[in-house]
Formats: sequence, structure tokens, C-alpha cells
Amino acid sequence: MRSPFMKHAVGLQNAEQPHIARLANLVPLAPAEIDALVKAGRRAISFSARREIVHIGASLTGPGILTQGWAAHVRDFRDGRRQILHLLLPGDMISILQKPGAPASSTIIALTNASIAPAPSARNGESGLARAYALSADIECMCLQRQIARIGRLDAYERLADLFIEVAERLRHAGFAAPASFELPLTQEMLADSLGLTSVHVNRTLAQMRREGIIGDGRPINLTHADRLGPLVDHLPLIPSG
Amino acid sequence: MRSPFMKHAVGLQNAEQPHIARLANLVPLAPAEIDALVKAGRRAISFSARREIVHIGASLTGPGILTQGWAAHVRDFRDGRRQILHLLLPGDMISILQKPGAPASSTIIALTNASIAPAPSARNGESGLARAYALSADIECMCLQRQIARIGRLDAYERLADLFIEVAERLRHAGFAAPASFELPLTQEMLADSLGLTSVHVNRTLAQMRREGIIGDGRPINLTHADRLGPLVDHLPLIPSG
DNA sequence: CGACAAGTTGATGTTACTCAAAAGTGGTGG
DNA sequence: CCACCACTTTTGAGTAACATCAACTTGTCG
Repeated sequence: MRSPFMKHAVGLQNAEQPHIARLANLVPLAPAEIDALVKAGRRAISFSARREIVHIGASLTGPGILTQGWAAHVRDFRDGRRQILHLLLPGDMISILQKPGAPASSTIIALTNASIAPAPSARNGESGLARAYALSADIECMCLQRQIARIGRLDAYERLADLFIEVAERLRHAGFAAPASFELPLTQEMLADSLGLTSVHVNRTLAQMRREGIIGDGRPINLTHADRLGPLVDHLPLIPSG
Repeated sequence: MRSPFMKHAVGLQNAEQPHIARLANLVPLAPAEIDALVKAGRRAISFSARREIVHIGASLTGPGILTQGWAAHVRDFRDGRRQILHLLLPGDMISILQKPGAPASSTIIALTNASIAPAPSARNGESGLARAYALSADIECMCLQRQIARIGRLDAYERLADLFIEVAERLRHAGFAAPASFELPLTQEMLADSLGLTSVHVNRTLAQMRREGIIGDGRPINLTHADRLGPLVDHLPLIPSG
């Protein structure tokens, strides 16, 4: 059996092939499309943690799919400051907002060991894949906007909470059963670079969440009660239409 | 003469029809395309300052063009906090990152009196208009990323400086001759909402710039020496390819 | 003139940063 | 197995940047 994916009422769940689960959860895909995704997954390239995947300004060959691991769009300043612009989770599309051939608008690095596959081309604009890619682009755009609101107007505690809520929702869409509990394979410094804080301050804020029972002891960071975060932050769902 | 636009070595300059200047500066347009833009301009709808143009979640009819005035994507929190996600300058495209029919990813408001025209459709994917729209989308995406880095890692002075540099560059692309000097029709509160600061702090920081001769006295805010800002901030050009 | 929005200024409070050091963690080679 | 190293986390003390609160000024428009 080539495509061991089953459609449930709640959607696909398969942490082995998060990209397939994520896209198929966005739009029903034809068997041939799922097959194309399976084949693409076999052509994935591996990157070790911290390695640069795309350098800003490099000519983009075309969209990709993050089949394993975490990555991030990042902006490095000459004086050493760094800001993570956008987190890429397992199953996410890469360079979906830009046209092939365009210069990359930002550097992309692997945050953990990661694998990237070329995205199967979607000839027909009305195909399931094409619509799934378009929705992926919409979602990435919303994440960027949410990131701006998060950094611009939330305090440290709220920033962490809002990020956790977003990650929980995105992981759920990628087929990771993560109702209220999941692990975050990011260092506190990566969190700080994403949230516009210092790692010291992230550490203290996480300690407070640990005291409150929202995250567990030990590493990696373990969200045990992400469900308690909802009321704390005025957040918007990532996908309004469900 | 229907289309009084002339192509110079430096590009089109026409503050009356900034959208035509901006798009034609991005990509050479055919006379028929310029004509379509002229015609679209006549069908523009006016919005008075502070009025809502698009409400978050509303179904988008299709891309638009801001033919006059300034606007902004904005996120309002229930408790009154507000964050401007993205500034829209005269000549900018609206809703170019999203597909028609999709729910608007954020509210859009007019910051000054403004006019919005429907964007002429670009049938052929290789037409000048289609390429200009694609480039507009790329630029908007880069602005969002830059906004994240700005708010996340720059201090108040740097945030203002970086925003001024970006606005200067974007105004120049829209055909406003603005080498080092231009006016900013935004209140200090709007600036604060864009930069993740309070209006009081923006006021004090602007006062410092005024003492340093970077901005002039009087209102609206008058950038007299935007050229002095370059060395102060580690910024990236908006359009790498020139 | 009066009302309202925007800008200015001062005093005070708080969040988050900086600097510094110690302790925990995981991997490597002897 | 242990010593060693690099990386990460943790904690404390002092500081700087920015927020908050409040009053006052300026400009604009009916």
C-alpha cells in the first residue's frame, strides 16, 4: 500500500508525512496528487540544525515543502542582532509567497535537523494542489501579520502564549494530534529571536509559566496545558473558514 | 493627450497618478495597459480619513489600487491596543497577497482621505501588468518582513529612522521625487501604532530628530534630511534587483 | 468663542535589557 | 568511565528604555 493515509472526520493525522497531512487537511486531494507528494517526499534533501537553507537574495528555484523538522525565516543584522521573521513547522510550504526565479526575500535556516522536498508543480489552477498551495500562502501571510501584532503590542508573557497558541494550531493542521499538549524543539534563544526578547527574559517568563503549570519540567519545552492559554490572549484563528 | 506620462531615465514621475507611475516603474507597461490604469483611476471610490475600507474577514472582491492618500492594514485588540501591520502609500496595491473571494486577513483603514480603484485584471500571466502585480506582492511581503525585524530588534530611534527610509524609497518608486526630503501625513499616534510604541515616546524621539536637523519644524512631519538616516540603520533595500 | 484633536512636557513606574557567574546537559575522545 | 568542551539554562543585581499618568499648549474648524 503506497499511500497509507486515511481521512477521518477530524482530518488526516500522520506525523510521518506531515506535509501530506497538512495539505490534505486544507483541501481534499486526488489520489494522484497524494502520490505526487509521496514521491516528492522521497526526493527530500536533509539539512542539519543551524545550517542555512536559503541565503537572502539567492535566486529561488521554486517552492519547497518542509517534510521534517523546523526551520525559520531570519533577518541577521551586522551587529549580531537577529530576528526570526517566521517559523516553519513540519509540513509547511517554503517560498510559497514568492515567484520562482525571484531573489529570496530573507534567509532561511534549519532550527532542527530538517528535510526539504521540492513541491510538486500544480499545473491546473483549479486542482486540489493549486488550491492547497494558495491557502498555504494565505496562511503564511496571516502568520506574518500576527507576528507583527504579537511583537508590536503584546508583553513578554502574552507573546509566548500567543506563539504557543499559533504553533498548537499549526501542528494540529499538520496532523500532529496536539489538542492541548505538545513539545517545542526550540531553544530559549530561538524563542527570544522570534519574539523580539532576550533569552534571559524568555527564561524568566517560561519559569513563571512552569510555576503556573502551563508547561512541564524538563527539556525540550513541553506544553502540558496549552488549552489554558486561550483566555489569556486576544488571538485570531489562523484559518477563519475552519 | 490621454496619457500624459513620460518615461525618463530615472523612471516615471507623476504625483497625480502615483499608481501608474509606480507600476510602470516596476515593469515597462504597454500603452493599452497604461490606458486601463487611467480608466480604472476614474472609477476610484473615495474614503475619508479614519474610515474603514475593508473589515477583517470580509470577502475580498479582488485587488485594488490606492490611487490617492494613505491607508493601513491594522489589527485592533479588544482592550483598545492597536497595531498597524502595514502602511499603504499612494499608488500601492491592495489585497494583492490574497486571492479574490478569500476572507480579508486584516482590517484596512484610511489614514488620510483616500481613493481606491479596482485593479485592471491581468489576463495574460506574462503581461506587464501581471508582472507588476507579482512584483507588488513581493514588495508587500518584504515590507511585512522588514516590519517584523524593525519592531522586534530596533530601538525607538532606529524604528523611526528605518520606517522613514522605507517610506522614502517607496515614495520614490511611486514617482514622488523624494531624494532626501518629503512630508509624512501621519499623526504621531499612527506612527506609534505602526512602530509598537506609545505616541508620547514617538513625540520625544521626533523631538530629538528635530534637534538633530533630520526633520523640520511644523506639521505635518517634514523629513528634511532623510539622507542622513542611512548610516544609522542597518537596512536592506526593498527591491534587490534595482 | 468653544470644542476637539493633536502635540508637548514633566514626573513617576515598570518592563525588559545588560552584565556576570554558576549550574546543568550532551557529546567526544582518552 | 571520566575529563573535557561547547552549548544551554538558570539566577542575581543593577540599569536603561519605554510606558503611564496627567496637565498644559497649540492648532483647526464650526
